[in-house]
Amino acid sequence: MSDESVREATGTEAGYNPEAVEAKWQARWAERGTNQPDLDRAERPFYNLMMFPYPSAEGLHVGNMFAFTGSDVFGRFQRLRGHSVFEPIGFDAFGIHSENFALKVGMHPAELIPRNIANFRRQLARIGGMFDWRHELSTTDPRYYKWTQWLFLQLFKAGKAYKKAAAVNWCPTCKTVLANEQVIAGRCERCGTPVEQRTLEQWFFRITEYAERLLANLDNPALMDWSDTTATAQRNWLGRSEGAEIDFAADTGDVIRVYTTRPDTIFGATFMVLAPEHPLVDSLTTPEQRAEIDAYRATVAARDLVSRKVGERDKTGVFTGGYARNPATGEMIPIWIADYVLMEYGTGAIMAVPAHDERDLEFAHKFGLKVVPVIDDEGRLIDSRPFSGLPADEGKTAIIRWLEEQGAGTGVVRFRLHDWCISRQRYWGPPIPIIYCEEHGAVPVPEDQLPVLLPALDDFRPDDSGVSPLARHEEWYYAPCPICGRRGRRETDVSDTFLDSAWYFLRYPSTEFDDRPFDAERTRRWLPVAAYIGGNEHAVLHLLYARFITMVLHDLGMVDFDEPFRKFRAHGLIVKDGAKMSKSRGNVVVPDEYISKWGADTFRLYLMFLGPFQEGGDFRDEGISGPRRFLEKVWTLVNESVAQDAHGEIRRPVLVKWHQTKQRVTEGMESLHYNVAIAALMELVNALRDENCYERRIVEELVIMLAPFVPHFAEECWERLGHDTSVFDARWPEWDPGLTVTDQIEVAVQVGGKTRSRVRVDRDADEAAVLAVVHADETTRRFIGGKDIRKVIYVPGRLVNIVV
RNA sequence: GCCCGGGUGGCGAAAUCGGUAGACGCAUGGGACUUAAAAUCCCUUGGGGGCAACCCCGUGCGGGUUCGAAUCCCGCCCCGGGUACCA
Repeated sequence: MSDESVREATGTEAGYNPEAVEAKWQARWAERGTNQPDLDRAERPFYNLMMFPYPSAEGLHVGNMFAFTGSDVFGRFQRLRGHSVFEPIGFDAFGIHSENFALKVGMHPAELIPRNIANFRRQLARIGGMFDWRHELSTTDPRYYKWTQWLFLQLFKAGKAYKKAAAVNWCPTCKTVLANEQVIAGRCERCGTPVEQRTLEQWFFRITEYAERLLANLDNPALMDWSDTTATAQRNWLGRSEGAEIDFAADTGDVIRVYTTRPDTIFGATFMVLAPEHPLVDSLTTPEQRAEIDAYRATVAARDLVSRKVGERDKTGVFTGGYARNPATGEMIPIWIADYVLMEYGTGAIMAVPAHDERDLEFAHKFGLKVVPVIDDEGRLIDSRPFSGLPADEGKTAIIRWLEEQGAGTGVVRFRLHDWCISRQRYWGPPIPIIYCEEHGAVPVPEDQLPVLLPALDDFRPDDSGVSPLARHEEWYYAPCPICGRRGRRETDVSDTFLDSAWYFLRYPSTEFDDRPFDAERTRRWLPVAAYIGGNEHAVLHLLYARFITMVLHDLGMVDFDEPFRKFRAHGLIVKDGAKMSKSRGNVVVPDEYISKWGADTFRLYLMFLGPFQEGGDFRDEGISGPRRFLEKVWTLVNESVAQDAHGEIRRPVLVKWHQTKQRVTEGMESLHYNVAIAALMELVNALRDENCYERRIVEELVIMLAPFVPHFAEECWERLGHDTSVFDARWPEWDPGLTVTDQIEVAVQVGGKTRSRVRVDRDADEAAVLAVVHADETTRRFIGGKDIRKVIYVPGRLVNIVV
């Protein structure tokens, strides 16, 4: 195409043709390498990361587009501020999502995934993201998962990975183990089936060892500048509680250790409750109670963990016949067992304080047990001997100290967080690189033998055996022990998808290296990630695991930072016409349709305009015409500016509007209030039109400020304005604070707190001068009437309030 | 239940170190241009009252603090998300 015909196609002064403009600039970017920073020499590197998508068969949905666009806008803004921005993209393509979908449509994921990825790639390119495609990755690529397996081995060697038989959450439909995080209200997060309890040998990572550090760093703004909502969600998930372990001596001579967060209420502990599985139950049970206890334990054992956790809350339980001494009161209190006490939390035994714990109270009422209040309405301890009168929090400290002196207890800190179970008895994931040998046990596959390739299995359907389908592939299953060479068996579990995504950001800058997971020099230059934007649905899973893995690598001396994401912001959710999008409602926004109708730029601009980025917004079809009309106005402005070659005196009001706009837009970009930044740009355009101003300097800066939102459009305008380099090589405009205020300002005049009048005064008029004008003001005098002025409040530059 | 968000015109939303509520956009209604329509441009648009200058009311509800509250405090209601016998 000749230059002339391109010009013709992208639009003339008469009209703007998004399709042609967008095709032209995407081709130009690819030719020029516009989006490819020099990873080895960039002087002001800025790693702009967005959460990589799972490549579903449906393609990118509008929520993805919203998230990616918002992140891309931020990256482009940083680029205009002079950074070399690295904005990679990839695909989180392993996992149950993909596998289940493949099963459903009767295809193999190895065929399905590349197809989906191709579609995603097309969509991502179409929307105009500033992606550096040289560094695309997929977690299913052996060149990637080789290093995921390597990562497992590093944890294994460092003693951070271990195997244990554990009661795990088992989804009978997906036929796999689920992490605690994947169980929502007792149901599988994916298929909604109630989860059962099973005991299997599982691989775990010792994330609990890092709980204190994971928590502490959240409060360190030098390491982490995160959305409050996300940080809070992590704090809650970590679930730190301060309490005490206290020993109660039973009449049998057994010592029952309980965990409580409320040692201050110990004088109100009138009975004890043990989990039915508690190892001391047998010993504590008297012969008369034996039959009843055994029956109860059998009933509980027959139920799965889930129905026990989420089932009816009616309290059940049985008296053991035994008693233990409350170390504070000296009283012998009865010992019960009940299923509301869980073996996996605390010590599996509690001191029950019915007066100050709802569950204990319910239990006490049901079984007629004693209730002794030990805290009064003012929150002070009562009937607690020497501690009576103390506020509860002071009492807690004092009682812990006293228990420690008695040797009856110790203050302890506990976390709700569990170790991370990474085993999955499924097919579509990286095989865990372990070989079992009769002689040597679990032996790591030597690193030079990685990757352990996932074999091509025609039948990858999981079964009920509790063993991965990989076990059915005999050729693969038997492998020589790396130590003795005798026949061993491979680990057949694959690792959790969350392990794939726990380190992908480390891989991006180093994708071309096949001999190392991440290059030291590249990593030093580009990490930690400068800005990470993603959904809050990953606030506790992905983000916590990624932090943990980073800490482990830091402690192994492999990276020199221990928090991977300097800045994290959670984006909001997009709804359609006020309702959540869903297929059944039929209100799903298909981005492709809008993009082909309106163009990527208009679509981007609308997404960023429809609500605050961090809160989301409501997508309405009628709304998109506004941003489009706005672009048409800018188009006219640019072409007119070129035609007139307008340079000259700028009238003061326009000058002020121009500088105010630069300030407001910059602040909006920094704080991700894109909707407000766009509104400010619209105001500027309206002002320029009202004033018939086509001033080149202003129009050029307008184009630069628009560029993050509408990159193709801005490039086209920039070229028409006579530039032969990318608009993204321009610099973000500066404003003059002295020019953001008008000569004359309007001051509101209130009488008794109600705005009654407005007066115009000079910008730098002092209080006396302002008041002189106010007192001369007719309307103000009318409202004061003859009343006495008691007080005058002057807020410089804003208002005067006359109190009568 | 608990923990996070949020509640402002017909609609999406601005304004939160307390200081002129409703910027910007959509949609209305009216007008211009046109044979007509589309597009475009101009004006109107929180509710009520008044010929008018203007006045009264108004940010989920009820109180409070203040010269002044969408914004702060107390007590509620509703919506969205997360989470739950975690002792």
